[in-house]
Amino acid sequence: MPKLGMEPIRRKALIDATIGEVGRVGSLDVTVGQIAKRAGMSSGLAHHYFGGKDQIFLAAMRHILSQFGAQVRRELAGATTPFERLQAIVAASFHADNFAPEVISAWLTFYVQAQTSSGARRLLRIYAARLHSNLVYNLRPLTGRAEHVAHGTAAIIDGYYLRHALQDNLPDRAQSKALVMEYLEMQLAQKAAP
Amino acid sequence: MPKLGMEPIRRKALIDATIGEVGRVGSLDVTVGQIAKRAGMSSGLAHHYFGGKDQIFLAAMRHILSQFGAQVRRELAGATTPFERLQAIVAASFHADNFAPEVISAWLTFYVQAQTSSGARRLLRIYAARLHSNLVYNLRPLTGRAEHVAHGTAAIIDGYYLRHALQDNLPDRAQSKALVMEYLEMQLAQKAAP
Amino acid sequence: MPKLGMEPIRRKALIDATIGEVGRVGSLDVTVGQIAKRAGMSSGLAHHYFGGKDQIFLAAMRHILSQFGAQVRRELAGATTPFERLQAIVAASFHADNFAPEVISAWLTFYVQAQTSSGARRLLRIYAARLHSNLVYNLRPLTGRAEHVAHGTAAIIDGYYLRHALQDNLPDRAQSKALVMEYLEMQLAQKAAP
Amino acid sequence: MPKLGMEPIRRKALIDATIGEVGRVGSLDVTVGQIAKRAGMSSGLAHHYFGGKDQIFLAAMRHILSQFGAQVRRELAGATTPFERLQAIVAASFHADNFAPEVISAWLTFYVQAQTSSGARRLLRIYAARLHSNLVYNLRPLTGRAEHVAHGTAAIIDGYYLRHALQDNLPDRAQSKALVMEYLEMQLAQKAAP
DNA sequence: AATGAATGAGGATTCATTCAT
DNA sequence: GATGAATGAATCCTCATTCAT
Repeated sequence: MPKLGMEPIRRKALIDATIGEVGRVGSLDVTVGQIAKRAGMSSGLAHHYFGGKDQIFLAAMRHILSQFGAQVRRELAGATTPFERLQAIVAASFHADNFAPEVISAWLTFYVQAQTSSGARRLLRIYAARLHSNLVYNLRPLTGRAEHVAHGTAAIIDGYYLRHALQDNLPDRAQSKALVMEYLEMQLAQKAAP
Repeated sequence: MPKLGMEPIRRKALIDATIGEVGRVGSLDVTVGQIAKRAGMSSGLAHHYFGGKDQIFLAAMRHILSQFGAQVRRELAGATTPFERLQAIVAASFHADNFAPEVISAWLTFYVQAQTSSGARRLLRIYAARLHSNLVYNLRPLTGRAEHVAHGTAAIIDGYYLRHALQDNLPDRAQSKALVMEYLEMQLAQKAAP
Repeated sequence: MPKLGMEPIRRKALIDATIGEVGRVGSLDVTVGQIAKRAGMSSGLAHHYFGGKDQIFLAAMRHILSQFGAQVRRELAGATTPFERLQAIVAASFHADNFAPEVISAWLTFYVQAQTSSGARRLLRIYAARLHSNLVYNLRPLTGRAEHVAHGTAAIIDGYYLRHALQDNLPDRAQSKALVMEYLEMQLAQKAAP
Repeated sequence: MPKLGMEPIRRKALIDATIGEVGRVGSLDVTVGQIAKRAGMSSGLAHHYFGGKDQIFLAAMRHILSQFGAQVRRELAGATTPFERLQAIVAASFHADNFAPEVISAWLTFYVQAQTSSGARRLLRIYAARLHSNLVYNLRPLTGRAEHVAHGTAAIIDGYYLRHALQDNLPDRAQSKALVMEYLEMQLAQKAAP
């Protein structure tokens, strides 16, 4: 039952299925067959649209990162002051969507993949660079150590995210966000110091 | 030419080889054959000693974690005050041994494996719990929010570690350590605050 | 935008594309998709016109053989004596068109296919029979051993052709032709002998 | 049932099976599975010993060519004069072993493969060069046109071989050999001529 | 007439694991 | 204790062919 203009629909379905399967099994040990099946098509078609397993994974990663980017933009929409914008960035990082188990799994496995695949590494770099410049831009009016604080903030965000991915009895999402904000506020309070 | 008492030597060789290979390729996509070859023996022997691939990986992970534990103990040896002990714990986390590329790779991949393998998850929990209780024990004399600060410290340590694993132009090891200490000091300075 | 009367045009395009692709890759490992693409149409249409891959190949082979037949007829046109006609036949065999790299490749692969496909074998037989009878017909006035000499001539033609297909530093086309003619002349000189 | 020192036995079995299968189906469209099955082992083992399909084919080709070389040496053993040695070379080319249907098939398919695979091409070159120098060496005492006659002889040998591979009602092996010798003799008779 | 969506069988290759020696 | 021979399942990928539109 071939239809016309299926390409975007199929690609979307495959990306969703990839994230779903990676999340389900918790690793990249997912076969193209499994993904295609979950997406409701044959494995051949998956190859037809993406060319290969790696590219399917990359597309899924790209999707996750662009989702995150959209999240950030949405949160930023309502913010006006630099500090509100920093809050918005942190809020986006701890938005519920990023903590769906399959999304956590996907992030984590993509982190690992980044060590091997140059494509994955590139994507991750872009994400990191964007986050960094976003933070620096909004920290600059508030502190003379914008770069320094941005690094720390990014690290603590990643750290909490990682712990959420791996541990159980942890502060919840809201608390983690509060802990990051606490860090930010401590750093900004330093401003007045020496 | 089978020898007697080879078991510990063989096991050690296999564990080292596992870490080496995992680090080299940057993922768990390492075959028993590769590991055995690097360890200078046949793949059959690797199975003989460990029973299977998963157990080889677990043994390697256990080794890394115990290395880290030893590191912490060594650093703690010279410390007397609680704050010195906190410093020692952080110092151990950023010790050069943990930043050998293959060790970083191994940690990261084991993190991911923890999502799949209950054995790996258990090990990671033990490490996290030990770090946590170490931190809490030494924070308690210094702050009323020991649990809180311990969580934050652990997160920021992990966060920096992760960033070292994935990015290039980053503050170096010493700087990262300083950034964690800065966090600790800020938190302890809060103590006096309301 | 389907057009009327496209059939012959499409078929021609597919046949040319087949010869082109077979020549390019140097084997029958050519996909219908590649052929169709080179012919500027979808793979579905290729099937529509020919029914299947084998038939596309057969059509291409038939084309090559008929090209060769036309070549022979053209050369024969100007010839009047039996010997001139023999010369014409040899000349056709070594005509530049047959030595285009893709044509050589195609011939060779079709030879191989003849072992498997009865259709291909049939075509090859027809070609061989026609060449043979052409030679015999013109040898008869010149020698009592027409059959014998025809076999030898055909063999030496094929032999040179094969060597052109596979080797590099060889006598060129013109020289090869001369060598065949030399053979013919030696044979005809024998006529007078005992 | 693993045994020791199986390697040469397995390799031999695989080479024989390869020639057998290629001969049976008349093309290189033979799967590693088929070959391995005919050789009485799993497909995995075939890869273990040869590394890949291409190398299996190359090994088979190398075997055929070395068989042919041995044939030539055997025939040459009893020959003393240059002419006898020429006879021996031709005899080897038309030896029954080379005309086993699967050997013919294998030769032909390897000819085609030579267009694609550099390894195959190299082997074929070596064979051709050796035949050529053998012929030239023995022609030199008998004619001033040794190179010339060697080329013609090689071509006519190949031509007859090719025709045997593809046609049915043909002079038989012995007759083909006689036809080649006839060519040689005619050429050598020229010697005296102008 | 023409497209390209879709399938699914088939094939090369890899690898953990077992086991005779 | 040690080897490496052997298996076979699993996986990615390709492609001829079909068919709705």
